[in-house]
Order: sequence, then structure tokens, then C-alpha cells
Amino acid sequence: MTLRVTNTLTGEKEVFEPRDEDEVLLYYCGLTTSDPAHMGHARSWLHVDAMHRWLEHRGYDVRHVENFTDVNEKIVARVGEAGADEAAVAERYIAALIEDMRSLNLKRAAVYPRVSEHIEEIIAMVERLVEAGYAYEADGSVYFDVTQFEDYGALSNQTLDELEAQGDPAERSEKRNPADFALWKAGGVAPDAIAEHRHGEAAPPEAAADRALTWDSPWGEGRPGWHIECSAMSTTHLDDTIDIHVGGRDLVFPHHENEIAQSEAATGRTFARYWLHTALVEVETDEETEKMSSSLGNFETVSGLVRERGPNVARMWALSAAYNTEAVFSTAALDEAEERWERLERGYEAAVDACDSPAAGATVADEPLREAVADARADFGAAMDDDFNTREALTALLDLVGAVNRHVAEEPYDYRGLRRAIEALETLAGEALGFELGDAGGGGDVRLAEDLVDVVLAAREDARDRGDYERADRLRDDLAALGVEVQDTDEGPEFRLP
RNA sequence: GCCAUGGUGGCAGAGUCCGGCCGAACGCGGCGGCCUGCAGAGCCGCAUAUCGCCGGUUCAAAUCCGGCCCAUGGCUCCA
Repeated sequence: MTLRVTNTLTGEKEVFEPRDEDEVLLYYCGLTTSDPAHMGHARSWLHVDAMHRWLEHRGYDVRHVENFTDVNEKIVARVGEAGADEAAVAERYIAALIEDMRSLNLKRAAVYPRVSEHIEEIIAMVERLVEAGYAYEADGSVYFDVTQFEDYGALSNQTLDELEAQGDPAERSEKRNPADFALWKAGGVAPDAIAEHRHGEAAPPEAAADRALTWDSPWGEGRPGWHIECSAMSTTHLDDTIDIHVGGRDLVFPHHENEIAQSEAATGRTFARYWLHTALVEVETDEETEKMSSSLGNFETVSGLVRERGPNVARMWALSAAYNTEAVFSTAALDEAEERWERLERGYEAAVDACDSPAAGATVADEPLREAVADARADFGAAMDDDFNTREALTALLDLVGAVNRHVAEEPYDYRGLRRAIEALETLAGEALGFELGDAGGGGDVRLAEDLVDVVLAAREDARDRGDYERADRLRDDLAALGVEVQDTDEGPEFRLP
């Protein structure tokens, strides 16, 4: 009945109580637009999507904001290779990211704000921090003074002493404390900052640096610091206090820690009530496992995977483990996800087919089936309410699939029970988890393909009737090579398009 | 070094917050059977788990407490 979520701030599962009983403000720390999205990003996206969907299913109006960080050294490093200047490079990657999100069937956020469009708000927030004594200017840059913020380190569970010990005293001598972080950075981008992110064909650092964006500010020409953007955009598009802030676990420190410090120092309010962190994706190399990351170059892109396996397999892979446990990306893991997805999809189709068949008797009531539907709904809800446990939720759905398959094995059919099963799968698997079930609503191309397969299968039936199994099997193999799966049943051959 | 997370069957992965229904779910893979021209799908059944190690609390522990070992992530590029 009550939704509970693991809050990084406390490290505990807490009852979720939004500020407003029917609205949830959710901010997702989006991507830096300097690389294509990989499956690590996709897994995070997919889990946030499941959260978004479940919150809506529970009746909340979800105001979801996801930013694009389009001002960053890594983007500048792409100048010449992916665009003529920082803005052009960012634009190109943003278009690709949006395409990826669409292909994954993600619920749209209300807005996708960009750093470059919020410089005013960022400067205003920095000014407020300086005025309030939380930040200081040094050489045209502005730094946040961590000693002024009492709770600094609360999210990552570190004390200021520990953090100071970690800082590199050699760098940034104008900082008062090694743990202080930049809110505003003087000047443009230094070529050496670009050099380390340079890719093959990128422009030489000096040339790229010239094409970096800079803005006027009370402290002179410069660029926003890394963390301030999210604070500015979250408060601008949502509110000073939001309900849920989600992001990858790799952002806990320093990014989220700093967001809290600067936001709360600026507004005097709690920045986010619940901090949820998605675990990272790992890749197995010859020697060890390491996280999938753009900078390590060990990634599989979203577009590539969607092309090869489809969005539902990607989703099944992502949701087959809880959002806060790490996942391994491998061919074997994808194969398993594909099998799981197909079992779910086939179960749904079996229910639909049975319901449409003459064997769906009007008076039969199959108690086990009806009970299974009720159990599935209850178990699914309990699982999602328990910290968005998508794995358990999927278990409930696959249990229902088993019940459907058992019921469908023998006629007559309980059409009302089947209807309930279909509705449960559509609302739970479809709406709440975002799978695209029975998306047969294809256009003319799909219908033509179906008609063509029917023609081939008719020829195959002829061959089978003649006992020419060699030819029949060859036709089936040829269809299989095209991704068309053929199955012989009592009612004749059935097929599924790829 | 500091912080965090995790160690459950061949694989993957729930359960650990709130001890007993867990001799441990769902799925993948393996084996056998039903069905079938064959295959696939589906159904039924079987085999693999002293739940990282040691100790403690308890009538009862995968679940609580203490210690240890190991793995991964973070420690100012990162979802």
C-alpha cells in the first residue's frame, strides 16, 4: 500500500511521502552531450522510466525534468570531429540522445533543459551564494566554500577532514580549501583540459578551445562550474525543494554532494527529499570487470543494441535486476533477457489468441487462472512499492504467463478470465513497465510482410501434405534466416515477424 | 588509505530493512516425459545451494550482532 524507496541520504528504505499528495517532482541528472548513449545510460533511463510509470500508475502527476549538460570540456574536445563549435557538437549529440530515448519507448520528461540556456539563472544563483557568504571570488572564478556549509559530506557520508585529506593541494592554489569546488570558472577552456579528452580526429586543443562557449558575468568572461547547472535547472523548472532526485551512483560524490551544498545554501531549503542512485553497468574484460563508461571506450551503444535486439529486450535486460544493484552487460545476459521477453510476449499473445478463438466458452470459469490474475496484480504492486523492485514485479508477470499457458493448453477457455489476464498484462507489463506488447499495429509494410509469409507458408503446407519435408524444412529455414519464426500448431502454421 | 555497495544453485537473480510460510521465487541453461513428420513453442517432472568465512544471540537466522576475507564503485570527465 505504501511506496518505500532507498534514500542515499540516510542509507535506508523510507516511506515515500511527496510534498504534495498528488504530485511528484522528479529530477533526473541527465547526460553530458559529448558521446552517444551506451547501455549503462540506457539501464538508468529504463529504471527511471519504470519509476516514472509506477508513480503515475499510483495516481501521481509526475513532473519529470531531465537535463542535457551541453557545456563541458569533453564536448569542446569534439570540436572539428562532430561540429564546428561547442554548441554544434552538443546539438548533434542531443539529437542522437533524443532519438535513443524514443527508440527505448521512454516516457517523455516535461522538459529537457540545457545548461547553455540557463546561464542567467546560474549566475543569479552564484551571486546569491557570494552575497550570503557561501562563495568567494578568486581571479575571476567563484568557488563554493565548503567550510560554510554545515552538512557538507552528508550524502557521501564523509567528513570535511576526510575530504580535505584527499584533495590535491598542488592544484588550484586560489582555492581556500582543497575541497572547495568551482561555481564559475574564469575565461574559456584551457587547451590542456581538452587534450585529455581528445578523440582521433578532433581539432587540436588550441583551435578547439577557441570554439568553446563563454559568457559575460559579474566576474568577467567565463563558464559555469560542473555542478551548479543542475541546481539552477532543478529549482527553475521544478521548485526549491523537489521530491526525487535520481542519478547514477557515480555521481554521488562530488556532483550530488555539491548540488546539495550550493542549492541549500542558496535557497535555505531542503534540495531533494529522496536521493535515488542507479547502480552502474559492468563489462567483463579478459582480466577483470570494470564499469561501462564512455571514457573507457568499453561500451555498447543504445542505438546499436536496439537495432540488433529491439527495445523490449533492452528493457527486459535492464529491469531484470533491481535499479540499485549493478548489472553485467554480456551476450549471455542479453540472450537470457531475450528469452524472458519472448516468454512474456508469447504468453500475452497466447491469451489474446485463446480469447479470440471459438473455444472461449461463455460459461466457463477457471479459478486457477482468475486467482493467478489477482495474485499477479497484488504481487506486482507489492514489488514495485518495495523500492521499485522490477525483478520481483517481472516475476509476478511471468507467474501469470505460466497460468495463462496452462489454461490455454486445454479447451474450453474462460474468456472472462483471459480478458482479465490480458488487461493485467497490458496495464502492468505495458503501461507500468513500458514493454510494447502486441504492437502488431504495424503499417502497410507489416501487412504486406504478413501476406507474403502466408504465401510462403501455403507453399510449405503443400509440400508437407505431399510428404516433401525436405522442401518444407527448407522454406522454414529460409524464413528463419529472415527472422520469421514458424510454429506448427493444431490449427495450422503460425509465425512471428522479427 | 577513506567512503559506499555487494558476496545466494551451472548461469543470472529475488528474498536480508520487519528472524519462522526459505530444505530458498521467477527465468536461462541441462536432463527426462507429453505433444510433433521433424523442429519450435507450450505443459509436466528431475538434477545441482551446508545462502563468502568464523564466532555469537535465539525455541528458530540467508535474514539480527561481532570479527575476518574477497569483489566492485566513488574519492573532483562520468548514468
